Amino acid sequence: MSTTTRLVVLGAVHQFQPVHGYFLRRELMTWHIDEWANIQPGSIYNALRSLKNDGYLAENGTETAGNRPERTTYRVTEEGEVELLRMLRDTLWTVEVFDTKPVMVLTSFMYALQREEVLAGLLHRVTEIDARIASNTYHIGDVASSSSTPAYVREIFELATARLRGEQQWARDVSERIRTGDYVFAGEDGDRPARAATD
Amino acid sequence: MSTTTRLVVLGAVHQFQPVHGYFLRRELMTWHIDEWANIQPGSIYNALRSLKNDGYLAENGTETAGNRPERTTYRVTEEGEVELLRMLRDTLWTVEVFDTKPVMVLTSFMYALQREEVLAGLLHRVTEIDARIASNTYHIGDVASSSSTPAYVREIFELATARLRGEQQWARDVSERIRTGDYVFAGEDGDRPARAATD
DNA sequence: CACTGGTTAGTCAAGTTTGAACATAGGACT
DNA sequence: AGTCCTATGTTCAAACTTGACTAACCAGTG
Repeated sequence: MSTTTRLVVLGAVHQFQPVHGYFLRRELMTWHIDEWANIQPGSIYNALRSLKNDGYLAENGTETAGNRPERTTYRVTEEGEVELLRMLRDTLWTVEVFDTKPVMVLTSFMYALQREEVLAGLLHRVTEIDARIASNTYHIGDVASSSSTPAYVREIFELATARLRGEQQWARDVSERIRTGDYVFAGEDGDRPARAATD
Repeated sequence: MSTTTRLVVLGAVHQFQPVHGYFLRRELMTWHIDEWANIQPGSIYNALRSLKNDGYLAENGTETAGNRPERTTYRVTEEGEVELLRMLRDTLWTVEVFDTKPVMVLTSFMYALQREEVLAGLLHRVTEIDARIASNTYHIGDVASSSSTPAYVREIFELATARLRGEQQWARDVSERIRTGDYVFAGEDGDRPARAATD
């Protein structure tokens, strides 16, 4: 399974635990997860089972709400917590030039890391993006001087550059919001992320 | 199979036809396709077979180069040409707020459409992106005033907005390049896209 | 000549994703 | 009361993706 799916499902259980599949399903759909992450409902249940088999999630029992169908709830194991932080940290400190899914994952799950690290990681991204943009200019030069690479391959790099600039601006903006206290990060007192009202 | 994989493989056969799988494999990897499109070599061969079974591609025979292994070459059928243009046109005239794969596909394959349409489509995208950004501000307002949606859902929209702005700038820039004659579009005299020198 | 490592061209089994379908219950409407 | 639609909670078969692996050939080296 893709890293994205595992990270999203593990992160979502971590935030809402103990939690059952259908709640995750609805919540993730409100985040438009199906539009950017190759995740449909079946993928969520498959990920729950796979992560459970790998020891990262554990079943927390079954329960019912009123006369509704019985549901299985999950929680993150200690191994799962370690793996979640590992994946998040890897994502935070790595800039992908062409793939936008990792940074989309950050917008929803970086709060499991500490505020100080996230700020440092975002600052690093701002710098790393500058380096990648500079690197892209050399790729573009190579395409221009190549007699074998189609000229339009330039546009892959041009678009990636334009988008990285947008992402860089977001990183600056969100850093400012985080610095001034927005959101609740690991280790901080504060309410758990609110359950959706329809739970 | 995902629309992206079908479009990429059909588009690549269209550009390089008649062409065998290994050439596509190497060519697409130089375009970093594996980094943003869930396409590894096995997916290319699976797509070739699936598109052939659907009638969009036809085997063009087998050939050998020197003592190398025998290879099967493919070409696009008339149905395939129709489908390719349909998918490309749909992609060109549709702005996705969260998914960046479609516009990445455009950078490599929009040359199968006519120059005039591509310019019109890009202009439309510039406008459509403005609308989506405006729409995103209302989503952000909703998140802020909601007592049930986690506050950080705002960041999904903020990042999408920042990235759309970058894409919008690219659309403007590439439009200018296209308007002044860069690249070769459908119906225009000009060399086929150059084969990679290692063919 | 023999060996080693790289290239060509494609295959393959396991895991993942998709787009419903399924079973049950509740609510609205006639 | 009966019917239809929606909600809950999950499963499922088919198709797709992954990350090698395979077989044959080529080039370089000792």
